[in-house]
This record gives sequence, structure tokens and C-alpha cells, in this order.
Amino acid sequence: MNEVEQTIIDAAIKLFSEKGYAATSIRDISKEVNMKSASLYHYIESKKDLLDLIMKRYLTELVEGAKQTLNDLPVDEPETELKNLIKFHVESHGKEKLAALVVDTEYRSLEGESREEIRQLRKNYEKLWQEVLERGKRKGVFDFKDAKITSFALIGLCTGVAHWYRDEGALSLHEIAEQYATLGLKMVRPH
Amino acid sequence: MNEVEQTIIDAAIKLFSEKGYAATSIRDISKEVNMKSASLYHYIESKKDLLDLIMKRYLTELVEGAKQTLNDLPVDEPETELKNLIKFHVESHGKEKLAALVVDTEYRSLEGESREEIRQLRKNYEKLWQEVLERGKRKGVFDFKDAKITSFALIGLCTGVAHWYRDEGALSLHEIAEQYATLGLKMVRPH
DNA sequence: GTCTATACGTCGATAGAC
DNA sequence: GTCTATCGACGTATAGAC
Repeated sequence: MNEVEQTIIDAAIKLFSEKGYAATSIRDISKEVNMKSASLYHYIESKKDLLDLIMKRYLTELVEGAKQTLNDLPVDEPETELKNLIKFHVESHGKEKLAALVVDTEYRSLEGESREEIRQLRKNYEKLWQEVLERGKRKGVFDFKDAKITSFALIGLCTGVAHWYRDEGALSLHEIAEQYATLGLKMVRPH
Repeated sequence: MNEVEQTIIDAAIKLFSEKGYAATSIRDISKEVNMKSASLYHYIESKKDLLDLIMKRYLTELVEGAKQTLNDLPVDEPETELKNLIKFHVESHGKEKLAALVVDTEYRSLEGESREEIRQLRKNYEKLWQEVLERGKRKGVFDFKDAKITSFALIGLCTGVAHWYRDEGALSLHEIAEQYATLGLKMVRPH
């Protein structure tokens, strides 16, 4: 992956997140990187390929990062695990806000194998959360009815951050992540 | 609004929610309603108009429904208010899932006045939630740091339902709404 | 009200000069 | 590696017959 390729990918992420994949033309992207559209094809195979690459790369980073987060933690502390899972997700969605928006909104633009691949990555990610929730429930530190619904609820909650977070906002990303961790933990704690 | 117009709107909602506004052509919509694309223009002014109408109508329904929900409740019970706000939002997003998806994902496809109008409607809706939250905090039945962030978190949580809910699923929409109300209330209750 | 025909712009992608 | 030129398909929208 050389420098020019990365510039093209960044331009695509910016435009896809602003206008959507379908509404962004290859000519739009080429203008953004000060090239003619024909030149882009020296670096990419197709517009579809560009989306596939972005979705796959960012979602893989999210899944691997979450796995690593859990691995770095002491065993058998589901509350700590959930707290850090939330913080990692929120911070990741704030730092890579534009890519996160693309991943969250362009699943429907994928076709065939790519779509299936992304679907699997998502499922793996949800499973990570569900396992933490189930461990906490067995241990008695969490209380909820359905692990799947609760995982959707928690992930949806954290994903929402990418839709409103701004670097210039009053609260730092770290503070927001802390608040979300508090909110999320309260959601599943017995009372 | 006659029958044919409603059929066209329903077809547009279906296709916009599946493929997105930009990826849906007037010809796609006309095929869905067994017409030629030129005939559609007897009922609509433009493709853009169709989106404006869908976004405005559904979001207005949501805001008005939420206001009505609050009006029907006893005064000075913020917990009851939040519970019913959550249930109304979740049930509305389940019942009109496709329209909800369009509203949630196609804001970026709006331009000019329409965009501003929808932005205002959204703001009004968020304000409803924030007022309930503030009242609860003053009364001491809610505990959270920032009303704006908490309202975003709660609304984002409930909106997520439209992304995974299915009529054929194991849980009824009513049950899901109840679970979400429980989760949401736990999020903001002092412990 | 619904159609056929079509205007005219933009799309993704390619050929081939430099 | 970047360009100009261009292809054929498809986009929204309109004109005008019936």
C-alpha cells in the first residue's frame, strides 16, 4: 500500500461518508485527489473494489482491536471487559469517524462475496460482546433478558457516536467514552 | 393523497430502504408499481420530491406521536414519561421499519430547504427527550452527566431496532419495546 | 392517465498517446 | 504514471400521441 493509494482511499472515505457510495462518482474522487478519472484506474480496479477494501479493512481493525482489548485484561472480570469493549468501540468510532460511517451505512451497497464476508465479520464482532454478556450473567454481575438483543442495544448505542461526534465538541472523546461506559454498564447491572 | 400516490410512495420507501436513494432509479420505482417511468411523473414532481415527502411525513409522525404520548401521561412522572417515549419510539420503528430506515440513513441525500426542515424536526424531537431527562434529574429520579449526550445515546439505542427487527423474529415488538424501556431506564436511574 | 420516443447529461471503464 | 478522447449503458425528465 503506497502513499498515493492511501490518499485515494482517504478521499473515497470522505466522499462516501458525506454523500454515500452510490452518489459518489469516480470523477468526484479523482477531483478530490487532483487527478483525472482515468488515472485512478492505475491504482484501483473498480469503484466497487474501493468500497470492499474500505469496509473490510476498517471492520477487521475493529474486530481485531476488540479481541486485543479483551486479551489484555485480567480473566473472569466481565464488568471490566464490557467497560473496555465500550470504550474501545466509542474511541475507535470517534477517531475513525468517517470510515465508521461508511462501514455502518454502506453494507447495502455490497454485493455477493463481499457482502457475505462483511456479514461474517459483523457476526464475529457481535459474538465477542455476547460472550462477555453471557459470562457476566452466569457470574451474576449482569442482569438482562436476552444476550443477543442486549448486544445489539449496546453496539447500536456506541455506534451512534460516529453520527454526532465532532473533534471541536465540548467533551473530549475520552470523556464521551467514559460516559458511555458508565451508561452501558448501568444498562446491564442488576439493581 | 389518493391510492396510486400511496402505492408509489410505498414502493419508493421499500426501494430506498433496500438500496438507498441514490442507487434507486425512477425506472426501478416504476417497475415496482407496474408502470412506465413517464407515467410516474403524473403523480410526482421529481425523485427528490419523493424523498422529501417521505422524510418529512414520517419524521413529523414521530414527533407528533411522541408529543401525544407525553400529553396522555400524568404530570410530574419523568420515569413514566421516559419509559413511554422509549416504547413509542421502538414500536414506531418496528411498525414502520422501512420508512424509519429511510429517515435514519438518507438525511445526507437531502439538499437546501428540505435538509434544514428535517434538521429542525430532528432537533425538536431530541429536545422532547432532553426535557424529560432534565425534569427527571431535577426531581432526583435520574442520574447522568450530560442531557444532550444521554438523549443521543437513548435515541440511538432505540433507533437501532429498525436495523435488525423482523416481524418473524422470536420476540414480539411489544416485548422488545418493554426490554428496551427497561434497559433505557436502568441507564439513567441512580443506583 | 398511460404510453412510446427521445433529449441530454453523467456514469464506470477502457484505449492508446506521451 | 498521467493524460485526452471516447465508448456504451443508464440516469432524470419531457413532448406529445392516444
